[in-house]
Amino acid sequence: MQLQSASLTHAPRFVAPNVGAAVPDDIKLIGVAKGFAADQEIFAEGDATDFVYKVVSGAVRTVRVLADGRRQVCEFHLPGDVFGFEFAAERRQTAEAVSEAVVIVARRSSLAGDPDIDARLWRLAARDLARSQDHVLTLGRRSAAERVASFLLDLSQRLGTHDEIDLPMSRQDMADYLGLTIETVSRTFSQLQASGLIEVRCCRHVRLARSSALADLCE
Amino acid sequence: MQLQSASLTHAPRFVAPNVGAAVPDDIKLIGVAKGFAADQEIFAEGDATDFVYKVVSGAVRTVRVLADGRRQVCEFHLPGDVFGFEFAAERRQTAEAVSEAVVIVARRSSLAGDPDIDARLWRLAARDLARSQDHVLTLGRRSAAERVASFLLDLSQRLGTHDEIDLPMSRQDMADYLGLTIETVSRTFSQLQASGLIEVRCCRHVRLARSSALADLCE
DNA sequence: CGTCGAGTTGATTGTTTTCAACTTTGGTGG
DNA sequence: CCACCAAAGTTGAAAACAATCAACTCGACG
Repeated sequence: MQLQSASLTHAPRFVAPNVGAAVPDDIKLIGVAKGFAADQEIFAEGDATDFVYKVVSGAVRTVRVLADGRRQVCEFHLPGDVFGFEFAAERRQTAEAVSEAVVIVARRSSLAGDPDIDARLWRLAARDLARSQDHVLTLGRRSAAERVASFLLDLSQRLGTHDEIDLPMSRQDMADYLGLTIETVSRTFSQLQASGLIEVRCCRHVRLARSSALADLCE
Repeated sequence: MQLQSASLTHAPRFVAPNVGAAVPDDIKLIGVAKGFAADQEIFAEGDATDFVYKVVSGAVRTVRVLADGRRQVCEFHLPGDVFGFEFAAERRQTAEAVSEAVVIVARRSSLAGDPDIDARLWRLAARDLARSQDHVLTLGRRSAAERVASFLLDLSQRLGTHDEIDLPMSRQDMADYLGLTIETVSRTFSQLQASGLIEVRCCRHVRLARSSALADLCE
């Protein structure tokens, strides 16, 4: 794992900017900024959990793979998101850059002690667990249309770009996140567009034309 | 939420026995023992998270319900399991007794401070998160047969009763946990029996006749 | 301009759900 | 102890949904 991008050698210590909405949970992570190419691994299953990460730009996915190659994307991390803070000593997931991405890498031990940072990290862990539980609800009980609709709404809220979404990930990534195939995701996009709920400008850019109707779909 | 059962007024403080396998993570929870009838609520979505629980006998499920009534069982808690320890201030799930159950109820604040207990609680939280993530993998990527097979294997391991399983929950509970319908669960049981992998003695008692073959099914 | 990868669309298949009927189980009271 | 009842579970047939297989389109990039 490459630890320093060339462009940053003269600025090895870096205070993460408050990218995205300045939520109270935001953490100014002090560490090294690193660039990753698309699909490059950030950490792997089995690794020690002694680093914490924050997305500066681009997007990161955490994945698990079954023996026969079926892949589940567990979570997407967007600019401003802190990820990789865990209780267990070993990683249970692999993290990869979805697209070209810049990530702050901070040694976990460097964060210990500050009660303010501590509190924020725990709140973060709580949110991660909540997201994982919401994911269970989605995968267990929802139809393809509901899955895609709630995914788009969630993305638009997290990206904070109103109703215009620049999708950071491929259809395959979405499919593996939503527990669907790429064809089903594609067809669902087409159907939502045909019903006037979304407008697919080009395959990575969507406008939520009637987001309240999308929300109704999700109940 | 009723906090003390009449039968326990003269024995309000109670040291939980080490039910089930005496794993190192086991916690001797000091609190009040309470009995619950089948389907009785233990805590509800929105409640404060100021109590921690330990199952003495019976079983407990945590559930979330969508607006239209679709229900997702998030987790089953078996004798010896501690549950309800969370980061967030509010419950996001409801906990109910699956069958008649006895549960130790401990005020969370009464546990704070002891570094040994603390460490165990955090390890527990880590395991809960891991289980939730495994659940995502099951619901996202596995067929009905794989879901049922891995569920039975998991149960047999957690109950520690070798290959004989007394199922604490109904088919409906299993279905809502596995993201299937009751009919599909029932059919899958029949198919697994027809293939000789399990023997359904009566509907709540199963023998895993060829557990390695079951494990192969799950990969 | 051609090629390659990503995405879309169509036809078909397979799995799970739905709806419905039937059977088994467990509890209750005669 | 047995008969009856309600609840739980099973099974069958049909329908709905998503997966699969295959062809095609689009767009980026050399």
